[in-house]
Amino acid sequence: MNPGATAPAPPDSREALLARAQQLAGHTLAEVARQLGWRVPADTRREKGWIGQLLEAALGATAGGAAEPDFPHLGVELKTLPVDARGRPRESTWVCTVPLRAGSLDWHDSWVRRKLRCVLWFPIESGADLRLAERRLGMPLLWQPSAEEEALLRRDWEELMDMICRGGLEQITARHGEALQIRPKGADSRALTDTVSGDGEAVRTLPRGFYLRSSFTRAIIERHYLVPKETM
DNA sequence: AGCTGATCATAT
DNA sequence: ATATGATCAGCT
Repeated sequence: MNPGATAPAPPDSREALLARAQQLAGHTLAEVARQLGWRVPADTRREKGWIGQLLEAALGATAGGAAEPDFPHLGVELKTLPVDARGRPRESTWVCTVPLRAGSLDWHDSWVRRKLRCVLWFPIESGADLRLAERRLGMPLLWQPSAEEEALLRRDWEELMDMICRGGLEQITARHGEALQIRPKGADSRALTDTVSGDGEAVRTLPRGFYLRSSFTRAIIERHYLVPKETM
């Protein structure tokens, strides 16, 4: 991509990955981009995935496109987490596509569970008032769901998938689900995909995705980085 | 102000 | 069209 760029090799352990990520904490996006020989866009309006891709490159993730974790040999998924000045997530987090055509109803087979088995959360200052180049990386966190967290995710997933299997897809809105929600995920509202209606006919519908609510990711962050009561 | 539904880029 | 990476923008 750039002649002078230095793209690191993949880390050989989760510990090495976390250590490398921790070295990036506190740095601005401009600093990270310059090390890689990347230029920083003016904003993310038309390059929404730029920050995630920058960090993938900086951490030595397997480059683009594959339907597997960012670090396949480590089983680790990288997720950037836009946070406000208080360190609270500003957005929900994309997990994976909702299977609308087939698929097991067993949580243990689900893409959601597989995707979230081990996540490297990387908080980053965000907000329209912050120039992209000057945004700073926060302290990364290598997370695996606790029994309670997994039970919550499983409950939402089973409820939502049950509605879909009973032909209730069109009744599902982003208001369903305590931690995990379903929202449209496509190029735009005209993009369609195949599914099966409640009557069993083949029909077209919006592609959907699973997202983690920001309340859920906020709880993860706050559980691991305790902050003084008066700021909460 | 937070949330839901819509949208943007790139690679395969 | 589907996968990857997410954020935008209007409504409540």
